[in-house]
Amino acid sequence: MSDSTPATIEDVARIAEVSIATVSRAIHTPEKVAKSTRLKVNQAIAITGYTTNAMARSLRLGRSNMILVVAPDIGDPNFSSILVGLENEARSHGYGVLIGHTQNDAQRALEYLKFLNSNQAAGLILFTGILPFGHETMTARLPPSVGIFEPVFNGGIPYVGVDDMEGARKVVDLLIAEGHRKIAFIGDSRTRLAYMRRRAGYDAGLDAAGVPAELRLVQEGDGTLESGRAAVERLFVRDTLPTAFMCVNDQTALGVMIGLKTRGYDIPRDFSVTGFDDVPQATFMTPALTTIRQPRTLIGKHAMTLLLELLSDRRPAETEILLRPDLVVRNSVSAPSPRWMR
Amino acid sequence: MSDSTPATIEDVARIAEVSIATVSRAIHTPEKVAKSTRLKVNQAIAITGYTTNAMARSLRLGRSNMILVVAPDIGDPNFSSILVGLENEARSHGYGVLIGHTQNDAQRALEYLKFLNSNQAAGLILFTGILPFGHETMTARLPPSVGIFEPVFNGGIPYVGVDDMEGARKVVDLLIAEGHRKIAFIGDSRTRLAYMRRRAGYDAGLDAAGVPAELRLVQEGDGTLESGRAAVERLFVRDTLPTAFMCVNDQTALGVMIGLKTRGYDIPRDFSVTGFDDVPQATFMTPALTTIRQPRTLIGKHAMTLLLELLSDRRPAETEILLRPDLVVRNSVSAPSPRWMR
DNA sequence: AGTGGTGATGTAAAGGTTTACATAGGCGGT
DNA sequence: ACCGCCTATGTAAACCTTTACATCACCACT
Repeated sequence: MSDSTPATIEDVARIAEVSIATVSRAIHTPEKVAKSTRLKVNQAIAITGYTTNAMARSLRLGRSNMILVVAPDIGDPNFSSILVGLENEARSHGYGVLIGHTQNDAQRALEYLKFLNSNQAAGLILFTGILPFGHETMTARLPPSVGIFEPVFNGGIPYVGVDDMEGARKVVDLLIAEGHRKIAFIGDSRTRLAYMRRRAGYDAGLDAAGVPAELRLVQEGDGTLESGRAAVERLFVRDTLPTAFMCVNDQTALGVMIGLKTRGYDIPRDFSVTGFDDVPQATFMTPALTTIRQPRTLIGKHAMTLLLELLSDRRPAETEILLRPDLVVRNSVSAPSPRWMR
Repeated sequence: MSDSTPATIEDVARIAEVSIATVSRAIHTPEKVAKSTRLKVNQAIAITGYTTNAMARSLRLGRSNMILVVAPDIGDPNFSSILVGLENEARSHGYGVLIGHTQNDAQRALEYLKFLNSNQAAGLILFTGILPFGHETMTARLPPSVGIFEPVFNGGIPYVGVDDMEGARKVVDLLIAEGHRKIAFIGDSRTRLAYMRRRAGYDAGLDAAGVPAELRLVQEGDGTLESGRAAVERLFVRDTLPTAFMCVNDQTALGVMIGLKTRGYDIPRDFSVTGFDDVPQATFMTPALTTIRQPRTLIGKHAMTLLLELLSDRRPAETEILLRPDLVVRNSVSAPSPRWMR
């Protein structure tokens, strides 16, 4: 009973008085075995506490029941809620989730590639276009994969993200509704997909509201707190102040808020500020930041679902799944201050 | 070359014109094979791009190269930095990290147990005494395990944590040095080990400073923001105000700060507040919270090191490893307000 | 020259599973 | 009574490694 080594299929077969093949069938294709036999097998399994040896199974089947999740930085607080979605979905389909992070280090990425080659993972989840792998050469050797947030290898791999443009649009519409017209957009790098899309939402919203191009102020940076702060400085120097700062992400928004506060302004009385992403800290900023929530757990869930479908090639992979982001209204937006009205 | 199926050891053997046994030896015990042969084998490996099939290896060896990490909630922002430490250490020893979370759900815990039984994981990392597994019965079947933060199964399993008492002591000493005497301790549940230890540090610090028992105010709660707020209310009702609030964790501290602010007080002018843990949000609070930093990545690293030692039973396991926590001084502490001086 | 030892390599079994193929029994149709 | 078919089960190969044991060649020593 409390044997030291775990029970094998053979133990079960002996007790149920059938062959191991029948046991295997009773487990995986129960409809192919007689009801009475099935019963005996199930009893034997209960007695022995048998669990299929995953190693042997994977070896035989030629594929494992593990999904490798590779992110540049698993320490990123945004990562864990996505992981929750990934893990739940995987687990409920009998898959386990392996995690790895590259820290943008090619050496480490290579190690993971080796990992994949050694059959340890049936599928791959990739964060944000990373993987300095040798491009096309490698693509061929990659198992079924799904990207998160951004397409990987120029669309060679399907991905799950968020409709950035729609999110940005929601922010602009809110600001316009509050009465703002002169709205600055504080971005990060022009090369990032998220930047382009959010910027597109910004432009579309202003177009719809009939705001002329000369009232649009766009600043670029690198997405850090510091770059938000610097953007504020630049705008003050040029002395062409907007009444609202729409930022490409929450970090930048925090930088903008700090920049404005050190100049003695109050938010949202003097200026409105918005972010994007809804990082956990957004609630704790003063004032609490109005921003766009990324449905992170849901993104994880969808990405895993897509990957599992790919694995059982039940369908031609969609190349893009965009989820609807939500506006989270907190306290960093109000009507423009009369002080700036001409 | 760009074969569809990955190369096996047999392919390598054929090309190197040796037997598969020699190939295996050349890889794992190079000193047992002649230099010239080793060379041939290495070339063949390079040609084929061979990687050992981890499934087959694990099956043969009877143990996998995976470590299962089970936490109640992997969405917890504190989790990810520990994970970084765990993963780095594991990876550098050829192990992969599997993650799972129970959400305090017995059903899910059971699934993970099954997982372990099916030989998929060589070792186990457990967070905070969880696992509603059936106690002793299960302990026997558990692979080598290490706990994080708290002992598991009443010490049956070694663990890595932080010296809470020392951390608490650092906080008290700071407050005393600033001139505080009447310091409240806002705790969570009396049953938690962390509570007891931090409380012990509080008492030891006050003892050392010669602060009499009647100046010590202790409130209990459940560690949430709300309970911190409630504690403030209770102290105001009793009208026995301290000049400083030493909180058992950062969440509670935030609640205390909010409670004090809604009553119109300024921190740290009117009251000093301290936390414990240094959650990512601590920097963003207003004022930024003075707290104790948990060396999270280091905890992960140590836990994994310990587990790997257990796995290769190189040494009798220490049952407890306590790391030194650091005081992080920010802006929530100052000298006590003259206003409260009698 | 014979013995024993050493070092390098090969042979083959074992690890636990899945599944193609073989076997066997039962049943309905002629 | 025979044939063919279907269902239920068993046999054995294959998945890829690692490693105990066997083999063999060579060398040193007596």
